[in-house]
Amino acid sequence: MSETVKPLTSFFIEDILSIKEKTRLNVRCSSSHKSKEGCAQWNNQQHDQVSQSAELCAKHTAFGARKDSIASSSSSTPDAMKSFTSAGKQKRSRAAFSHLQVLELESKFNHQKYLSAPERANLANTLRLTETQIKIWFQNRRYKTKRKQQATEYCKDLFQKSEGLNTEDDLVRASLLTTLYKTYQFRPYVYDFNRTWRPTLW
DNA sequence: ACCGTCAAACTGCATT
DNA sequence: AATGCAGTTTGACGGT
Repeated sequence: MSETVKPLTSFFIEDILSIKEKTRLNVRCSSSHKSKEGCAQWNNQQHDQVSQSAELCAKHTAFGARKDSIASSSSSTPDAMKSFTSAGKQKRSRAAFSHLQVLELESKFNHQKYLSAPERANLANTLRLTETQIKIWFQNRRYKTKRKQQATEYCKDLFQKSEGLNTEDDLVRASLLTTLYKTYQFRPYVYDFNRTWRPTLW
């Protein structure tokens, strides 16, 4: 998605009052986990972080958003991320980081693109996420930045080339391709000027 | 209900 | 072994 943070409008009264915090902490480790930094780590951190989290939550309730408080997400740790299908098969789940967690991550990322192990541990502790989640987030974030940059450069290049285009059809195609590059997430293939599908080479 | 988009988590391989 | 990157999978969510 874009770098900008969407304004959030919905919220629960419980979030404002932080009433649900205690309940949430109790259900975290109910399911099995595959991460090395799973439930045990969560249990160790939990006690020390309750007061810190409450403070952070209180600081940010002005946002009024349901996702704003740290750890307000129902499944922001891997422990809570495995549910089961009706067949009893383990189903992958996907955590939605809170607005505040993302803000903190983005802020850190703006200062440094890579974290050392202690820095990662510290940030994980602060945001009440696992170190793996922090690591993966930074990995994905770097990749996203790179893709964006490549798309921008490609569009710039296209624009320069389009100055040499003559027909209206060429210009329309160039414009469409530019839009495609801006919006398509993975760009495994592009429909190039020769109208053939081909793998992209970056 | 369906579809498209976003992003967390995963996989596979390379590097240190 | 830990971490990186590149690419893929998949669940949540918003728009229609």
